[in-house]
Amino acid sequence: MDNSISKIQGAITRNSELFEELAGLYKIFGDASRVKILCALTQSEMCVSEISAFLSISQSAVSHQLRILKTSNLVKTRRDGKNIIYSLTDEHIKTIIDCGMEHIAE
Amino acid sequence: MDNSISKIQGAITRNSELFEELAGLYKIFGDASRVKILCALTQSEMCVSEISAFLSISQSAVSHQLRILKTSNLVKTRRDGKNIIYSLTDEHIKTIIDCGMEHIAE
DNA sequence: TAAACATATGAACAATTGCTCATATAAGCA
DNA sequence: TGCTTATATGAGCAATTGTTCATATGTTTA
Repeated sequence: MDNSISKIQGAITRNSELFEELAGLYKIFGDASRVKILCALTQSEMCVSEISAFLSISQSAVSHQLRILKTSNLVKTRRDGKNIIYSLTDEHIKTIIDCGMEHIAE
Repeated sequence: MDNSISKIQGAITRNSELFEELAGLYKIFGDASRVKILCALTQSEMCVSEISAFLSISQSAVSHQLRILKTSNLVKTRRDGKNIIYSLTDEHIKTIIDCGMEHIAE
């Protein structure tokens, strides 16, 4: 194993946490319900019941997934009367989805 | 729900398979061992025992993960004597990793 | 304030996952 | 040909996951 590879190994070994974090991020995108929710939110902010109707996923399931997305800081909320409006925190999320879409489209 | 949103809903509903596929792709990146392997392979092709030593993951675990990566068409193989050399099928894979890295780095 | 609506959450459960261990397959070499 | 090295694979198992069901919390409105 040559010197440049040793360096990479060092980087990977030392940054094991980084890879856990990276894997953790992708794990979130690795569920069809969640990725649908995220994709829907790239188009427009929505409240829970809208998302639920929109994607034909039960309200409870949507709520559970939204909690995961919020904990991971991929979505943010604001209240509007009875409704909680969800939106993406970040333009980056759309980029990640597009990135995967491009791979699939090949 | 306005007309443009209806269109998106149509797209999401009709392309449910597409989202399954997209989620399926991200699921593969959603494991630290696999993403480490992929990241290592962005730098250089490697045989199984190299990957195993490199990442301190057992030979068996590496083999199992490589099978998943190969089935998903993210890596390809060639034989070199006793060794099977693994490499990425596609430049895209690096892009996807980078994309996630950028998000984390924020 | 009571009823209705919107959302969140805990428990339970089936399904999936990623590992280890043991072993099979396959190539190189003495 | 037998021994060693390299890789693959099946069984088994503990851990994680995503859903449903029931219910709690919080907001609006009659």
